[in-house]
Amino acid sequence: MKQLTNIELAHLLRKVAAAYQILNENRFKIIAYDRAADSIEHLTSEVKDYWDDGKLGEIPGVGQGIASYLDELFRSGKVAHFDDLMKRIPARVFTLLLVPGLGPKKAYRLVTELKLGEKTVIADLEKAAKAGKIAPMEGFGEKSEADILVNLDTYKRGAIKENRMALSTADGIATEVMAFVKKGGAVEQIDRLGSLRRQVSTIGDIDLAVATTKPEQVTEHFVTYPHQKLVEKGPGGATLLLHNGRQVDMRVQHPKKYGAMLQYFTGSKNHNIKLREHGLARGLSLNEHGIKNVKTGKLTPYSTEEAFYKAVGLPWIPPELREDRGEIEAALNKKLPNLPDVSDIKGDLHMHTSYDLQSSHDVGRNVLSEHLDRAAELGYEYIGISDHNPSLAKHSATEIATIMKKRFAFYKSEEKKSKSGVHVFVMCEVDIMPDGKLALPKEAFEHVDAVVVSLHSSFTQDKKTVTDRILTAFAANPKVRIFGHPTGRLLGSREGVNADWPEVFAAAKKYDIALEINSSPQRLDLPDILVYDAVHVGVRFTIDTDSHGLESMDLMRYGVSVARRGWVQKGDIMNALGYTEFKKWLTK
DNA sequence: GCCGTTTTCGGCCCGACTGTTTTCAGTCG
Repeated sequence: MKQLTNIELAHLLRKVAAAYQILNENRFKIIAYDRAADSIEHLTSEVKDYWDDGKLGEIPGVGQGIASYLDELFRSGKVAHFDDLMKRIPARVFTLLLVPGLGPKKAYRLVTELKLGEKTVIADLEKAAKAGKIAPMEGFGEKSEADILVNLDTYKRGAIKENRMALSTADGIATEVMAFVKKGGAVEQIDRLGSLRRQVSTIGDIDLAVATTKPEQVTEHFVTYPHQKLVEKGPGGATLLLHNGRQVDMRVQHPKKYGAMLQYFTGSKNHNIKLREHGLARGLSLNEHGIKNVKTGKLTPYSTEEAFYKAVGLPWIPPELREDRGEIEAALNKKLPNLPDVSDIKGDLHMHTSYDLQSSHDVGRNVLSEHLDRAAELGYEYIGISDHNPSLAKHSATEIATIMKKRFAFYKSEEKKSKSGVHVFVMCEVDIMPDGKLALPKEAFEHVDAVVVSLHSSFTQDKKTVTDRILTAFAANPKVRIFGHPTGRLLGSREGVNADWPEVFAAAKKYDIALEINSSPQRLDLPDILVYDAVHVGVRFTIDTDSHGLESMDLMRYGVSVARRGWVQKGDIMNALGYTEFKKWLTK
């Protein structure tokens, strides 16, 4: 049997939830299946691995019932109960669920009452809407019929496919819009909301919040920001579709109630659910306007998030942690991590200069002295230059050693000449070849202080092969100190490798190799959820920019955001160490 | 169906919006 991925399992459980909804099952049962699906989708290990270890019950939201169905699935390839269920719901109902505005109940009624065809369900629905057959149906109407046509169009354009932008892109747009909004006056405070405030690696819409006593004035000014379409405007704010196709939603709120709104719209959904459960257990009902005492019905507004969290007996929780990964429990036990700040970073170990190392990969655009001056401006004590290794195809091992020796001498003399006061580590980013061997001959290692090893090819190897490959590389040479952009993912264009991460983390710990958190907005690799797993088994990190030009040196903050989302503390970050301590670690 | 600092039974997040309603159901975030 083809092994089911977590995404496929989540999809299956969501289908079960939808089927139950159509069949008017207990709504909490439906929620339970949806929650289990959500939980499985966000796991960093395969559900199959939990099953192998007999630990299905450890997955949050998976209890005895769902665990026994999953067990049946892994044993026999199917679940009799689910199959029975699916027999009662035509498959085309699930297709319609992809149309915005259609949930299980409406989809089911449309399919059955209009007798929509299995293969032609979308076309049939469109035909029915155009023929005016939907409006007379009970619970539907003229508006519903028109909406369905609009939403079908959205569906067909594929607009509901994930179309998320890089965090840095969203950040840039937000900064610009926020400056514009401030110029309009009456802004007491302005903040990012949602995934942007939580610094998620990819962002859908840009959400902003403004505290003001003059909401109309702020909104009227906001809607004069250059746009292609005013999507919505009301007393609570407005939404604009910008010329770049991105949507910006701005909400306005009175300063007295601002804290509750900021908390509510920062999310995440799962964090808020957990927080509201926590509040309810204390007789407090939380919403976007404030906190209601369940007994008295009295609603108290909060001007700040700090006061809002305090009211439910918790310290303020940094937005990056609000993903329901144990942050509420940690807050209760006063065990919240002390998150790092970009100012804690004392050096950048992964940069490429324009020095021609005769590599098959790309070189940088600036010379070392420029990097050193910029590093001094950023307050760094040291940098590491990790140019790509010379091409193996074009040179013999001896030639490569010579090339590397010459470079080492050049960089060292440049370091001496520089007035920046910043120290240089002469490093190298070495390819991990498909068999795990390093693409730098042994004799060349004499001419580097340390190396970063990275995957740049064969990203689709199977789990065992790629895991062995990484472990082989770790053991190849004691100068291997950093594992660069570990998964190799490129956001929106390439999946990372499918390694056995717990095994990789154990090996990193064993060899004291730091995992890189690559700050490049297209990478943000190691991904935050894997950082979270790694940090909890004691792995340490470097946060680097992988700069190929000076301007990228400013992107360090995005790597720090990933670290914060992964619960990393300053002590877990090697390049938060001062020069002497760091050198001791790097060159030991 | 899940789960435990009120609970192994009896709860389960909250509100906005929409359309069709005359008190609510479905969908969404």
